Amino acid sequence: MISSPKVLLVDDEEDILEFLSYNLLKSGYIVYTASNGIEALKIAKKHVPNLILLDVMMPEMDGMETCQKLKEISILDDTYIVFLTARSEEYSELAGFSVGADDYITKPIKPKLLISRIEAILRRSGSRKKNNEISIENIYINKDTHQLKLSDLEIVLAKKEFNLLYYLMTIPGKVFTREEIILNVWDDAFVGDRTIDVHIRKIREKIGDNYIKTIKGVGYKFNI
Amino acid sequence: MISSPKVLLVDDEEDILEFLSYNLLKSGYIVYTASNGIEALKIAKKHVPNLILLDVMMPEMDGMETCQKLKEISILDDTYIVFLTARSEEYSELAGFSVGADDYITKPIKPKLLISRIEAILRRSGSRKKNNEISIENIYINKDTHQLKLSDLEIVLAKKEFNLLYYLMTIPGKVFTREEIILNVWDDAFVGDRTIDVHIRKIREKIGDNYIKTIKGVGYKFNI
DNA sequence: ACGTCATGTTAAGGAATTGTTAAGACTTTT
DNA sequence: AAAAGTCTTAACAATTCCTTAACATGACGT
Repeated sequence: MISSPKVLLVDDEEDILEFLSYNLLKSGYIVYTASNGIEALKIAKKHVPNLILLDVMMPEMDGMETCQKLKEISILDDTYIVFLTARSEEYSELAGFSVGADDYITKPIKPKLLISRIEAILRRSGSRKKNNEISIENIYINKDTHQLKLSDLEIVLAKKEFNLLYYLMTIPGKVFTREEIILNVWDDAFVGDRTIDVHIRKIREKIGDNYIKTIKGVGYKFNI
Repeated sequence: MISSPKVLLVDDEEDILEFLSYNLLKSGYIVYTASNGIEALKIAKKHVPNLILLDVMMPEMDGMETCQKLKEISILDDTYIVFLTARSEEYSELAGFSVGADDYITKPIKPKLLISRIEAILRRSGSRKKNNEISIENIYINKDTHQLKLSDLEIVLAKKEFNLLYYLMTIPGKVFTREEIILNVWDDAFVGDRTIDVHIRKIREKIGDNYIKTIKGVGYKFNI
């Protein structure tokens, strides 16, 4: 079954947020709004929208910077990011930065056009294969079913343990700093470094010491 | 959204262009070719390839000059530039100019090796974000995975050792003074000169004496 | 060949990082 | 409400790493 697509609007102008919210809600979307980049990151991490409409021009953290940070959050791999630009001339600059937006919509925005555009994008994304499972060698992890298997042995991890292991496995071999881990596995909270170590230890206790490697002074990585 | 990677080949020898084109096309890449630097710049600006394979020896504007100009084009920030050099001895000249190539491949080119090398680079750069990896001859270093490999042998370096070696390898052949090294490898601390020597020695102990050369009275360089 | 100066080498103490354990607060299940 | 499980932290242990001093070696100029 298909639930209503979730859309996150990010713009510093209240008028535009209201205007777009109204039109999107009318079309049956679930709408979240944020008026700056930091807020956007929080909401995106919490609700994992299908689409993020991102204004380029914003105070403090602008659209491009926000986009880059969004791209680093692995749970948003299947989220489309669309830029709202004030004028078509800005295309060139924008594109130049190649921050990884999936589409661009220019202001002034015509409601009908916007909706049809969004529908097109979401249709596309619907056909995109979601990949919430990773298997490397004899280890298999699936975020949808919350399963972890070593060969045929099923292993039960607590939620944080699971999310941490899954995160490390999203880029096997890459060293993740504790900072990165906290940012991506913990939604908001600030936890001490030792907390991560303890979780790592618990995972190792359950799956063995061979999978997660410590790089002293840097962080942890999933071993390949 | 994930389209075939684009590769720009730059070489004045028609044979090589054809040979490489054929192999890359077969592997599913979009291939552009240029037979000189000026042409290369035009095509690069227009198509923004993911990878540029650049012959060092070319009439008029050579590979290094072309590379420098390419580096100045901001839309190509995420484009990998790989040098094709006729012989390994030419490394030294090349490096001296510190033009900032991302990789080097030496002729004579073994077809399979080249293709797999290219594929590896493109696969890794697929996320748009440039990888922090350098490979020269049989030595491969990767800052993301914190890996160092000699041929297929993985070698473990401590953090400072790793960062120091990586730094020297960023511009192969260039002599780095101790001052430069301290400034770039040590974030803040003031350490004595002998400290660097000790780290160098430890690296040499692990990878052999042939890679790092001492230039007395000046500093150290990554040997090529 | 000799002295000088820069670098190589070694070992050791201290610094820094991570591992480990247990306990308490908090949540969820029964 | 009790029980079981989870998360976080503090405290300490274990380990690795960094830096330094002291001395050895080697290169270079005269």
